Amino acid sequence: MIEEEEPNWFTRREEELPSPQELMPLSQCLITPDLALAFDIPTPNPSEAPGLNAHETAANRHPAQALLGMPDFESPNHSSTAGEGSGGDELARMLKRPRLVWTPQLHKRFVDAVAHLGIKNAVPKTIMQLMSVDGLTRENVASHLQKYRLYLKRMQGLSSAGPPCPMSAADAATEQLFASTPIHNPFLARGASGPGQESFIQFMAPPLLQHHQHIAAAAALAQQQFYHQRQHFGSPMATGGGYDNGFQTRTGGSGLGTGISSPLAAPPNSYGEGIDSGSSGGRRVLTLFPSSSED
DNA sequence: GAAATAATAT
DNA sequence: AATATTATTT
Repeated sequence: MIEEEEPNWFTRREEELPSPQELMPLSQCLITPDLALAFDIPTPNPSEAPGLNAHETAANRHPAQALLGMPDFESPNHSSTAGEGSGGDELARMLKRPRLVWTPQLHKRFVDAVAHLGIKNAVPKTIMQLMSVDGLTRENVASHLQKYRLYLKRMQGLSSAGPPCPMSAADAATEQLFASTPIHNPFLARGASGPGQESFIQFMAPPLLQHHQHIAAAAALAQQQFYHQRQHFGSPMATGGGYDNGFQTRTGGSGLGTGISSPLAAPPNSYGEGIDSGSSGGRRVLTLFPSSSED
């Protein structure tokens, strides 16, 4: 009886991966309403069944890129006098993909992926593939992974360290996201190889599992009282009735995707566009708040 | 050359 | 502080 069977890793992956239900409802709308409207591309209208199949082919990875071929916009001569300063900026911002906001749910997917992949295979590209979040780039994951690793390191160092808990503001903030993350049984993924993959996360597992979201919730509440927290964790469906979807699993369809098609309900406002400071610092951020995600 | 990681910039 | 972007390494 060998429990160490080593089938194709993806076969095993499917077993260990979060249940289909977890994966299915995930959807991510990467295209902001402004962007869509600005370029007159079919936007996921709330009242209209989302033609997800329609634009998820070309314009999902990088909306702006698809639009670059648009012959319609050019010669941005808005204000002849020193207009390039302002007008160009606006367009420039649109061409730039908005900053990705790592919501707890998105982060959970990230952690799940890392956990299932194991340290060895937990590299940006692989993680990204496993997460299967449409629009998520390797750079996005790499950046997040970097921070995540730093977080883990800090945890390890502080675990053994005797002194009190000189937690800096930075740590406190990152913990909001990382420590509160619904980590289950983090790192026991096996790579394709034998030994040499253990250790590392094993250390941080116990302490993290203990904390969980209790403190996180409490802390979040506490902070809300004192500061106005910008991250809207709350459920967006508090008032109306309908609930939004979560993310959208990438439909690469090149075989690896196993054909997970989840043309679920429409994404009315699965994105949140946050404009900061109104005029000067109009930063478009992509905020995805899933709803039907387990916690 | 692509991808990963480290370093730096916004 | 949180991500992005660039630089360096693999």
